[in-house]
Amino acid sequence: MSIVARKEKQKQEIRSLILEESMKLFVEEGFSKVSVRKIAERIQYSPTTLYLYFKDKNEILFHCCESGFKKMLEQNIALGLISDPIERLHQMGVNYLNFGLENPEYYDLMFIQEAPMATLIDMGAGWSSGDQALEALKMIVQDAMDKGLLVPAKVETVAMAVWSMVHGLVSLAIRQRLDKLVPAEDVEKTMHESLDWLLKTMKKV
Amino acid sequence: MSIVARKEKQKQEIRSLILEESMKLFVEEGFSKVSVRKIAERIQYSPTTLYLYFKDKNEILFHCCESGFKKMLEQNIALGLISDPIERLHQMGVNYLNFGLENPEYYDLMFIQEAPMATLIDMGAGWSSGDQALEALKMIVQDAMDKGLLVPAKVETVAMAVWSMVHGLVSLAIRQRLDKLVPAEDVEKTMHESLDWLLKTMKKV
DNA sequence: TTGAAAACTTAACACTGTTAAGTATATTTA
DNA sequence: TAAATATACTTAACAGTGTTAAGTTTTCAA
Repeated sequence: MSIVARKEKQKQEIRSLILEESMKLFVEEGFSKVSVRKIAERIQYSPTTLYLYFKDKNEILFHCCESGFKKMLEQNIALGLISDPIERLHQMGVNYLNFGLENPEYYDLMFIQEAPMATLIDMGAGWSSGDQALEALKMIVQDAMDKGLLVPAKVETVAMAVWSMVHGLVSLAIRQRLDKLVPAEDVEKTMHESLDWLLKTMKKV
Repeated sequence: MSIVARKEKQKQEIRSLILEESMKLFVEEGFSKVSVRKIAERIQYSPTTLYLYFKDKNEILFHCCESGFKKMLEQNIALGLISDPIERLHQMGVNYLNFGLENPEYYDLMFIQEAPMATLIDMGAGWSSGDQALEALKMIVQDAMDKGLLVPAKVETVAMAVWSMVHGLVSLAIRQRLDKLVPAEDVEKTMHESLDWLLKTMKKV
């Protein structure tokens, strides 16, 4: 039994190797310039070997995406320490902006690219880590409302609004659309100002 | 002179033909599934002929993008009739959401895809129609502040926040991320609720 | 030691964007 | 009007893509 377990472990190691090197390449060369052959060369296997471990390229993307969520989650650990819900929501937003700006390739996979989500859908699988983050968001909003810090409204509506704004900020920034609104060097600063503005505005007076 | 003019006109007609059929294909089959060869087949020319009219595929995308802005602009013509700035901003948002949901392939090119913007940048060209729309947005926000309908803040900050939210809503919806927050059949409704919420919230009491 | 199962590779298919070279078709010049 | 030139377009090819079927090597159990 231990022998079959060892083999299974070896298989998992190769799987991880593929994912690690794939993600490194995505970050280094940009998502669209990475081919199956390039990944294969990196790990010193034939290109077709990847297909023994993953159904297709999209499935590789999908799993890289999952590791992106782990990365993001780590950033949010310290969040629990903040007791004021509005303050917590604010910091969550700041983390979101920072994550997106510091890891544009991860962000691309997680929230912009079509492929990983398509895989997820026809795998019938869940968006485990993504769902988790959204639940956290909803809970904070709910908490803030319960404590009378926000004007009462449907939780989903407010959560969607907040998420959409931070996603909008990051994705427009990544795709260089925000330089059309303010000079490139002011983009990051103004993004944070916009987030500040939202939270100040939504806070019940 | 008229003969050289006629030839010029013919050239422009072929250019337009390429753009029209390209966009039709993008809408029909989805942006990523359209190849230069497919476009060429549609217009009954050899694939290489397209390269006599456009530098590369990205330039075709870029010009399709421009026609998307025209389409969007048309939707906003009636906006001038609304005198209340907040109401006008609201309707502008509604138009934005509708445009995105009704023309996802156009939206993709205009605001999500990397390629058209990259072309624009290394052409040194401007984002003419895009800039125009952003100017309109800034002016409305400025107007609302001047009339005391909004809490004073930097115009760019508020404009960025508003644009980011509507873009976030549309792009998350197009990429099927919003079904993770509410059931698919409620997405469109909740998007509008989020927009309503933002405008109600930002309106000075 | 043999036979089967697992892990991996080679070769190929049908695509992709793009370019260099060649061919008709018009237009201009002698 | 005939030859030379410029314009418009095509053929063939390159180097790349994701992916699959078939073949090979390695590993392990009987």
